[in-house]
Amino acid sequence: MPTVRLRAMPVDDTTPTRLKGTPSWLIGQAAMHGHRILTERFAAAGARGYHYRLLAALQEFGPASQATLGRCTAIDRSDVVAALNELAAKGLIERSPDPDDRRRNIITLTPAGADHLDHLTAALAEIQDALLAPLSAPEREQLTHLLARVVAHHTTRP
Amino acid sequence: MPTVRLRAMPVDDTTPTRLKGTPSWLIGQAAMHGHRILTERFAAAGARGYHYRLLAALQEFGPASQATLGRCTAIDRSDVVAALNELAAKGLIERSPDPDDRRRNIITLTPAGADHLDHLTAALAEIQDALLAPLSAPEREQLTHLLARVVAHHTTRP
DNA sequence: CTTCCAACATTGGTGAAGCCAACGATATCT
DNA sequence: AGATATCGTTGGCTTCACCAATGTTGGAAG
Repeated sequence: MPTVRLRAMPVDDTTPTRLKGTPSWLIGQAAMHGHRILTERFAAAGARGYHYRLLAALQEFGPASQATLGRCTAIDRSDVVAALNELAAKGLIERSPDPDDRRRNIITLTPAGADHLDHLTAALAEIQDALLAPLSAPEREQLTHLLARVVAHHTTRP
Repeated sequence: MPTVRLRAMPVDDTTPTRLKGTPSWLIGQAAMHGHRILTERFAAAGARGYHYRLLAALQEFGPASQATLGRCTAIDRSDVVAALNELAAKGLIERSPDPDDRRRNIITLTPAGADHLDHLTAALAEIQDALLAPLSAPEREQLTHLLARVVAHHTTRP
């Protein structure tokens, strides 16, 4: 009684069509690759995603409280604490109490922090290029514009 | 001696321009919102991302081993184990030893699993719509196409 | 002035997701 | 037969997002 071998096995590395067409899957996959590239590249510089976000905010807006930093970098207050601890341990930022409001800490970017930020900014440029390698310049701008609208739609809702 | 109040404080919810222009940030933020919507919507159906991926693969390709499932859904073998445990506990899949290769398990989609997949597929369609709400139909296709090229570039490298 | 509420920094914990190392059992190749 | 590879499983690690509780402080209402 010979058994009929029905080979219904998926060919390896074949993504189900149910998935590979959905935007949320594509965005998620693209973000995954971007995150992986960024993590590796930043790890080589002794940093991680949160660090860059915070340093960039400090460089652009100047000294700020932790709560404010958390709001404009979209990082939870509790996670801001941990990230700033790490940055402070490396001398990249300084934490000093606000004399005008003793609940707040004033976070200041140190010169070393500014240097480190420049370093990370250069790395980030390479990361963009690696991530969007197959896209031409106008295509990259197109993608950026479309994504910006999507993100704006979901962040603008108080 | 009046103190000059230098207001260098960031306006809340203002994203640093260093970030809001970079594609990796935008992709990451878009993915975050998409992931949040998907997680909430799927949680209401008692599922999570991994479950849909696995069920979809099983529905499209038929019964398969865990390693194969992991490869074509981009889920680590060890995570496949946990996710399949959860699916099996709900009777959505069945795990049986492969008689031809006793290292393998053959994972089969049960009728209940197929029903659940249909339910999740409907939910996923709503998720796409919620995520890409501000975009027109041709714009969504444009975005999908651009992302597909980016993802393909990073997944195609043996 | 007191009372009450809101904001702040901090601690601690939860969960999804991705990744890696190791192990025993089994298949396959040499 | 022995070396090598695959498979399922366990356990652990990291990033990231989020939430609850606490004590301190500011500011507004009574």
